[in-house]
Amino acid sequence: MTAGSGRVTQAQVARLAGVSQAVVSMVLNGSDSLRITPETRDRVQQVLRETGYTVDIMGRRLRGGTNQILGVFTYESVFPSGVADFYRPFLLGIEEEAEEQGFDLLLFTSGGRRDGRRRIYDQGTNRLRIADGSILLGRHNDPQELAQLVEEQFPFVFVGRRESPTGPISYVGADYVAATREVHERLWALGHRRIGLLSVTEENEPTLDRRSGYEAASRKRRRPPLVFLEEDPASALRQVLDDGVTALLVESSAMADAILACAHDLGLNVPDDLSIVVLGDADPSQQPHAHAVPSTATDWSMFRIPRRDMGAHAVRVLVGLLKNPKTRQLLLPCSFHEGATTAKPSTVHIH
Amino acid sequence: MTAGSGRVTQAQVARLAGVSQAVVSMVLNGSDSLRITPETRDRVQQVLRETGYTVDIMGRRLRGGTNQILGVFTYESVFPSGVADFYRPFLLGIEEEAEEQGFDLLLFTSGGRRDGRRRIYDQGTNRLRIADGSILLGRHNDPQELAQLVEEQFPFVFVGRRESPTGPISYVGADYVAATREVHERLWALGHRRIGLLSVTEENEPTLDRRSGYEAASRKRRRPPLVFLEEDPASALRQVLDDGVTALLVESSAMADAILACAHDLGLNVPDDLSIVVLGDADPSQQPHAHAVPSTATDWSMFRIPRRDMGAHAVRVLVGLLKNPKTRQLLLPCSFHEGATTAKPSTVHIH
DNA sequence: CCCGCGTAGTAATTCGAATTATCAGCGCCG
DNA sequence: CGGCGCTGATAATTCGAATTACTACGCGGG
Repeated sequence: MTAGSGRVTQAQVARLAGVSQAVVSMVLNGSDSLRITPETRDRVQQVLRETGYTVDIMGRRLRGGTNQILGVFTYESVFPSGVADFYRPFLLGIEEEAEEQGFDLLLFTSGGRRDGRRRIYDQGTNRLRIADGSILLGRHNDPQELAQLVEEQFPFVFVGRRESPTGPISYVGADYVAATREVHERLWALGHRRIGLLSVTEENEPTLDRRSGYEAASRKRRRPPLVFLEEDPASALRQVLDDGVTALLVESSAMADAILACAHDLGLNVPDDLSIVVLGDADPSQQPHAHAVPSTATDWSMFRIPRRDMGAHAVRVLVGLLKNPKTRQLLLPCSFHEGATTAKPSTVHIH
Repeated sequence: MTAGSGRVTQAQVARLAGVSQAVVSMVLNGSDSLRITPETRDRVQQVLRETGYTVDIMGRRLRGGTNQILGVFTYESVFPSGVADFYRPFLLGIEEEAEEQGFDLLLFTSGGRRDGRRRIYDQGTNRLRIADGSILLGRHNDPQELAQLVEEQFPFVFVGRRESPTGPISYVGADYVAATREVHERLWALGHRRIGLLSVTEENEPTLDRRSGYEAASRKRRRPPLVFLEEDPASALRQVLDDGVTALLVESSAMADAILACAHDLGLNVPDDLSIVVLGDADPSQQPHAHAVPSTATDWSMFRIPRRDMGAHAVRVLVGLLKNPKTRQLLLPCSFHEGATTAKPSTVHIH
């Protein structure tokens, strides 16, 4: 059968069958099958079976010009040891869709990190280029690296909205603007008239989007926006209450937890005295129909980020990009979860 | 810079730099660096940077070269949607060590599944060959695919002990034999003299190893082995008790839970009336210094499978294999966790 | 009788990178 | 002044599969 060297090639099969390599290739691919005598075809197939020939994917893809590999670049470890597994829900969708589309996934784990972060450009070369295209994940982003990527015209898709001054880039994000607007609408429908936003000073895209959605909703209802940027929860809560706010949108669940604790200290009841909505997910690792919320934790009213869908769509956009290199932006809707921290405003509230 | 048509080749770089393709290759590999004028080298490197050239892994591997890429093949999804995330702890170690060793990871997600399982040889192609070598994970295993891999002399390492009739294969496993023996020893030291093993009828490697460890320990103490294969927990518990067993080793935590429930129904106390040890981990996704065990769950006495270490060592063994193609088998020790389900045997026990 | 055409293949080329063989130019020695 | 050896680069080959160009053969019609 196979020689000691380990692998059977089409040429070896051809020699054994007394034909040329081209014939073996034709038999395998069925192309031009009319041109091959049934006897010849049977003889070749016989040898193919005997030798246990398998296609060497390298030769095939070398000719094809594509390697059917999508890169996945994350600024941190993909499989972190920390409790919260930030990337998993995204990767779930990415893997699923990559399988669907017939691509393998290359995780860039080589190449030294500098200052604890991975880099796209290691020693001046873009390692992502090994793959046909790449998906970028991660809260960090390096504008300079992004700019260079754009300039190189390498096909890539960001998971999460990203803007680059250099030019438009492709991304698949969550529609924070619409989601925040919807939250505002719901609170308004419940009867709230003073709805505040407790934001953060960082100016990344998600924060800007949430603020923009909030402001749009406020404008629509002809109410002045009530944006708070206080970092200390106790002081933030005081400002909020002093302002007569009855419903508060909070950026992070950590901040929401802190606010809730302060409210309890003041003898306030949530949601009766103050409704609170978290603008995002409580726990990134719980996705998406998470029912197994620990009973001790607060059942926050919030919207859910469709991480799995974002991953899947990112793959689809990237594959589309390979055929037609035209940048594409996609925002997916967030679903609202009605938790236990929203209610009608208390009518006896004094301000 | 780069043409719209995709990737830059050495030939294109060579043309731009006014040299031959061979020179570009030499500059890249640093081989025969003495033969190239510093000026020429600088000029080529300049063009390399400008064009953003990266090697085509297909071309390189076709020629027999290596790419610093390790494959990771799993029979199921790497990022499963199910609750228990079986692969994660392994992958955590794999990623960590791959990063340490400077390798990228290629997840084989392309190629359709058949009967819900992935295949190494899809449509007569071995996709693993894209990588320099590969790590195989998963409870399933297809002896025929394994045999073919061995015959191809492709470097691979299995996570978990695997035997193949074709010849020795490399693996990194957990030492179930020693771990089970140690459990027996501990129970013996506590005073137990009738120690039983509740096993399963499947005959995969881990099960065989546990049984073998149990039998070795029994032989050492000159006690007849008490192996039970009953699947129904109630009936199993009855048999065990009828046999005067005071300490029971159980294969799976699911079975252990069922046994515990039955014992409670019979008014028995665990561990006072019966000590129970689980031969493995309760929850695959909790690793390894898991302290966050839900308070409602039983604190089983058990041994922990060093999944993260197994992943890391698999990478190390594989990298070793690339340099020196000699199969290697490695078993890592399990650590024992003294839970609340073991105690001295009750002296008033009647049999 | 010979050209044309269809048949059943084979030879040659392509893909990208690495390696080996080769070659041109120069200085030096006999 | 011719040949030898060294240097620095180029031409050619290799890997495996797919595809295109080509060829040997037989047969029929003009």
